[in-house]
Amino acid sequence: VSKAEAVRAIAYLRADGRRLTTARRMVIEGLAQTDEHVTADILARWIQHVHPEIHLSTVYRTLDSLCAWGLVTQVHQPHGAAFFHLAGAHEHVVCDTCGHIGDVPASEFDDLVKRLRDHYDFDLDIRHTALIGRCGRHAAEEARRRV
Amino acid sequence: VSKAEAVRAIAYLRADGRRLTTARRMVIEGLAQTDEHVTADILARWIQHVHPEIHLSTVYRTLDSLCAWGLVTQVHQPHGAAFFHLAGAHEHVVCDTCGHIGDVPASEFDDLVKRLRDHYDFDLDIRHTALIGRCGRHAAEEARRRV
DNA sequence: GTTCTTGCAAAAGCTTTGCAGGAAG
DNA sequence: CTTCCTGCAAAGCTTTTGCAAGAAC
Repeated sequence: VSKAEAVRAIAYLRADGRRLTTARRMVIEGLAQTDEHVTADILARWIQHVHPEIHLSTVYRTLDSLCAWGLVTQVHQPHGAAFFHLAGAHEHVVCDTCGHIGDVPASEFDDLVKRLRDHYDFDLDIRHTALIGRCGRHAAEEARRRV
Repeated sequence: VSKAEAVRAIAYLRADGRRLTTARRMVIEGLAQTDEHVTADILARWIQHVHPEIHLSTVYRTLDSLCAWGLVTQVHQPHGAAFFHLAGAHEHVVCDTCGHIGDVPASEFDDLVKRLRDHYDFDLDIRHTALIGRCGRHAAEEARRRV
């Protein structure tokens, strides 16, 4: 993720007539810099290196707004905090054992989305939730797990 | 879900050499009776009609154990409490607007599971997370949502 | 100047944990 | 009688909210 995406996101903000505040600028820059999979807490800490006055609750509120405006995507995880990233075209798979987060292109889900829409009248928003499973390294352990 | 599934789950328990306690029996029966999509809290309340001494934390611990033993599936939701059901062969889709929970046969996900395994070295456990999106009734509102 | 945001503190919601007493086998 | 499970109380963690002060336009 590059600086360019931050610039683009900020441009969108202005184009939509939103106010550009320090918190919003920092959140966007933080998401652009800290390589993607960031929780609100980590993001707040990162921002506070430079702007100690920016509160965690402000970060939450800012992330909410940016999500509502389509600039940021929130990904919920079953265990622990949600993570956020600048809106893009990939989905997430999370290893339930080690927490490793992998990226999968959105196109892999096109079939599924279409089938759910056609047969189950459901409009799947796959980006909103991380998919859980086991990465290659831990898939084997799953078999032995029922102890 | 029928009484038969409860009997089967209890039999499994004994066969595995686990102890059959009141809490475990009630949790299994509760899941078999209360028609599927139950949170720990609701389950505890249901149980407490008959056994007021059974504590919510016991219900959580019991559900944890039953999940670990493969008898129960926990489904995490982005907003609000996880729900539980006796292990079965379908997945869940949840409307982000109205909370409606729909069931989708597991077979719909076979392709996806196979592709993730083959190309991304990831062993997807689709049952562990509810898929988020919009039901037919609310899909239209999604378009107008960016305000 | 008006409206939208923020900082702070407090609370909410769901879930987990420590410990000592108690039940299951 | 030994091991595992439970009740209770308390805390944990993430997230939300009310309100008055402050910033953006």
